[in-house]
Amino acid sequence: MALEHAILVSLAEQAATGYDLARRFDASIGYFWRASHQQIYKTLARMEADGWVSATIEPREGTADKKTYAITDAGREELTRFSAEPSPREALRSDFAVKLRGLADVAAIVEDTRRRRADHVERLDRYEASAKRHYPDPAAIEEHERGAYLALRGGILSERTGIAWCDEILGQLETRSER
Amino acid sequence: MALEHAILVSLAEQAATGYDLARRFDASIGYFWRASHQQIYKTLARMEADGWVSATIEPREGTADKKTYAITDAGREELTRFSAEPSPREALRSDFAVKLRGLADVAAIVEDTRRRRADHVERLDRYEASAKRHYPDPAAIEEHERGAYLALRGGILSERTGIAWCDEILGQLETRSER
DNA sequence: TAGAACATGTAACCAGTTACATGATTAG
DNA sequence: CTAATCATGTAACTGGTTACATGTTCTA
Repeated sequence: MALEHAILVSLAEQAATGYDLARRFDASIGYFWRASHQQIYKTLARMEADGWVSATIEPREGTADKKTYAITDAGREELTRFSAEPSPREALRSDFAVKLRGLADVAAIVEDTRRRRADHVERLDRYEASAKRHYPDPAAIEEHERGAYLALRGGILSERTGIAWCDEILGQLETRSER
Repeated sequence: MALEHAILVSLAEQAATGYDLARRFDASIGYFWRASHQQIYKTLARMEADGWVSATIEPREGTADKKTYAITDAGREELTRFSAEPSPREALRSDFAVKLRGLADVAAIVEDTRRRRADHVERLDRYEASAKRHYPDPAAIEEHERGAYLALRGGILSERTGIAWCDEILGQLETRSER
């Protein structure tokens, strides 16, 4: 379970509210870990109880207090411990591959594949734009950015592969479904 | 939730016991959907209640009856319905990418990356061996095998990408951690 | 003044994991 | 005789999703 650790990584870079974190999980960190605000709030509460983060409370009238979370020393220790531990192989679960394997409705799969392809292209564009903006010269990457850069590279490689797979599928199925 | 559908795809090919399914989920179908036997038994019970599968019971003395499941017409209908529905984009969750992004312990990540690379290589070998055995001539693939072939191709492409990513990570981190 | 952005949560539910538990049959 | 394989389950827990719920502040 890495949501806690993803939050720690994020807070290690910069303290934040649950709301801020939810937005970060819609962008950079969210490239490789998705999380809803509900889950983030729940997890932050647990992490605070565990002493991994501490909240600075800004009281507000008429509505819930604003809480800005920062990583604690215990949180930093936990992050180090997590880093040293071998990471489990991702469980692969793909509705699409199941569907493809069944191949019950070629026309529907072709349509689905086109949509997926467009989605991969859109993500690839975002990742490449991000890479260009943040790391215009890959040879000049500073040590503190290297992790983020390599993670982004993983995203780029995987979106490209997604596109290639879709193209292969479409190449084999398209003509069949349209004639 | 595609476990039910993965089971339907599998049963559409061949009737099976829960145990058989668990083994299939360790092999072919398991290339893109993992499931434990506990979960398979639980799901089969629900699917039987829903009328998607029917069980032929072989009573056994002293231990639980053996149940062989077959897909029903309702199950086949459900599979068609599922096939026509757009598939949700896979939620990406990677402990490894979170760790990489944090980059708290370079030596540990290098070690982890080497392990992941070896794992990718092993899987790629299995997939390629399977492709060679089942589809020696890609030009001569029959329509009923095309889905399985394309799913396997997805596995091959993604393992290759995994290896390439690991190589890129190792290329950038290895020298740093060893000197 | 309306809608977007900021901000925080609860409750019910569901899928999946881990641990536990049993027993028969077959091959070496 | 022993280990692997065949075969089926229950129970407790955890992580994540969906639906619901509220209120403020800023900007066009």
